[in-house]
Amino acid sequence: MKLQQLRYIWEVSRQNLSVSAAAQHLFTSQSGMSKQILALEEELGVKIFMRNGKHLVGMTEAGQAIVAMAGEVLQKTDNITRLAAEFGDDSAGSLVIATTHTQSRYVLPPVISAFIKKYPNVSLQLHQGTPYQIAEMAAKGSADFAIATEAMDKFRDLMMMPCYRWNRSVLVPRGHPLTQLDRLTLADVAAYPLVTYVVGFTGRARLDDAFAHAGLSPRVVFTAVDADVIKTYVRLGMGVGIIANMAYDATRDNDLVALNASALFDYSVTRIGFRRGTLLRAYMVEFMRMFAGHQADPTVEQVIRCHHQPEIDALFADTVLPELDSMPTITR
Amino acid sequence: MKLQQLRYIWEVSRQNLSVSAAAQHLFTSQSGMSKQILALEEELGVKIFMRNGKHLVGMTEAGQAIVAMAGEVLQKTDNITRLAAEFGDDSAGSLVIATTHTQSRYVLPPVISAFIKKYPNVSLQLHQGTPYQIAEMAAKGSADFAIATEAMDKFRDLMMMPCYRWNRSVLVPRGHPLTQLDRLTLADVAAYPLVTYVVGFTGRARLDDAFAHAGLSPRVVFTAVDADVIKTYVRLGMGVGIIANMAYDATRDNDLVALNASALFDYSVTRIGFRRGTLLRAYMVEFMRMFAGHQADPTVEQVIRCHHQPEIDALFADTVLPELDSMPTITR
DNA sequence: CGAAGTTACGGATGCCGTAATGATG
DNA sequence: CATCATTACGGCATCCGTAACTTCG
Repeated sequence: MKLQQLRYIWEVSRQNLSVSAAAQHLFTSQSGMSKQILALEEELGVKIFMRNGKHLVGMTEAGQAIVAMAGEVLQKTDNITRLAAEFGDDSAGSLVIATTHTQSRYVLPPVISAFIKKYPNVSLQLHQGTPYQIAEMAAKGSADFAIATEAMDKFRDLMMMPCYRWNRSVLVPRGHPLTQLDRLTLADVAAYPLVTYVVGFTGRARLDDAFAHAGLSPRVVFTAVDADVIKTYVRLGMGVGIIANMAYDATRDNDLVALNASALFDYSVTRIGFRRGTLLRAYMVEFMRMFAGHQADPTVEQVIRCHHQPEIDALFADTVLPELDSMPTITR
Repeated sequence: MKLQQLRYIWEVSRQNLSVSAAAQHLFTSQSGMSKQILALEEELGVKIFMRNGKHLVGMTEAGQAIVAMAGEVLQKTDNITRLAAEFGDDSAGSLVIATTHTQSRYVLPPVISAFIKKYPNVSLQLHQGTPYQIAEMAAKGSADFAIATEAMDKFRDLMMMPCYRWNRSVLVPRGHPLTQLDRLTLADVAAYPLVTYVVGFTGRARLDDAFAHAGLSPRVVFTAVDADVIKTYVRLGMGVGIIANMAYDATRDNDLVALNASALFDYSVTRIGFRRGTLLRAYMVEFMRMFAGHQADPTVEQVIRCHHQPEIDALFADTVLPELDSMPTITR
């Protein structure tokens, strides 16, 4: 058994059972991979992949278990590399963050700015995607961190630490009738056509829940994955926007009015997630600390020692998360 | 990085930093190992071993962490092999049990007899040693199970399940004055020279505790690691024996009288331990079940899913373990 | 017929082991 | 001087990649 063989079956499994695709990703030849995979199956005495003639059409039960274990092996070997790097130069390395538009546009800038000042030798990569893709990237090890509000609980191997809670604002042009009300209600908002996030993004579920619970079914005329687009369409008069509080920029968006709607919707929680069992380098832990902000106990150190999600949840059971209600600036 | 390189540093670390010894154990040459180790250090950019000229004299901080992680990698690869074997033929394989004389002589025979009847294709190996050696073998992966009463908590990587509790008998020749007493007390026993287990074996600690707590300091004239030897010396009239209840064989030892002393000493608990993170094959789980005997919840399946000792302890917090007071016979 | 996996074969790398060297106590 | 790790070097296995082949849709 060789590490490459494990890498091969792992990648083939990741690429939907395509040896060709896997070979491209690993910069090698199909033939070589095919041969090594056969050799491994021979050595283990078990078929890993089910074949229909010469096409891979599925994985055997044994294969699923073996690939899962292979993933752990590869993760540990990666940990060894990280260990070595950490002891070599603990201020250099790379950091891959998978996150959503909302985070990278409105929440992360000050964090990242502070981070690269502290760690100039860390090369930083920001990947954008749907919450599901983000969570998957971190869970499978192609990103160090996932930062999102949604879909973070879809992968068992993703350990998540809650960081802050946030709520929504109703966004309207200046002079809009809604700005005249003393107290905003869900019914008031639902009377207008809405412009908000796509289902599956940025707490959209909580929003739908609130309306449904109130027996309202507002007309959502337009949805987008990011607040910038939503603002644009609110400016066009297409409807009333509902966006995350931190997405409202008081100066840049001063042609619009943000009516705080925290009383109307449940809070959403944004989490940072990392792959269970992964060794986090010192600068990664520091990034978590910077992003989370809450220096109080339970501290980040406790979280990274956890190996099961319930342990983390227990740590935060009695914690009131800080609320993010505007674009943050990091001072530390 | 290659698996063999990890195997090499792991074995060198296990062999007290001797490349020669490690090479012998792995049936390869010193030179090859040396070269591969250097290559690995080169690749990682970190020295793993500290050298004084050409002698390995210690491990760097990085090296310790790396070797530990290498151990996990090797364990996982071993798990892959086991997985494959399990899906190939789940009734064939090998089972290595490290245990003490007391267990292998008085407790295990019926268990093993039943086991080999159920799994005739599993080759079974019984290793004897001191409780510490036993625990180490299981913790380091050179045995599948450790079974003992002592020293099982010395290794963090050893997961232990309590199986049964037992107590002691005072062993005297027929007609001995102690047999005339209505109720045996510690003082009665302490009045005679004692023959019992060596310190560190078979619950000896509990025994000393009891006497110390009662303010007695009996004269221990002879100690041995197993009850057979103790019986021999009791027969010679050297003193009063104190042995585990299950070590008394009513028929074979009918020239001696066993006075139950359960009221005089605290109970000891015998545990079965296995290496944390190791995949247990189906027949191994079945062996645990056979040995433990207690079919009630918490079941063995729950135990092998645990990854931290406190979880197992919690499972058994409210369980009253079965008591073993004679050589057991297994019926299932 | 195109796409994908397996087999065939040549070339190069890399690993292993014997032997020699250097260093230690 | 005996032991032990490292270096030198030759033989051999293995792995890779190009190309031909086979199979499936």
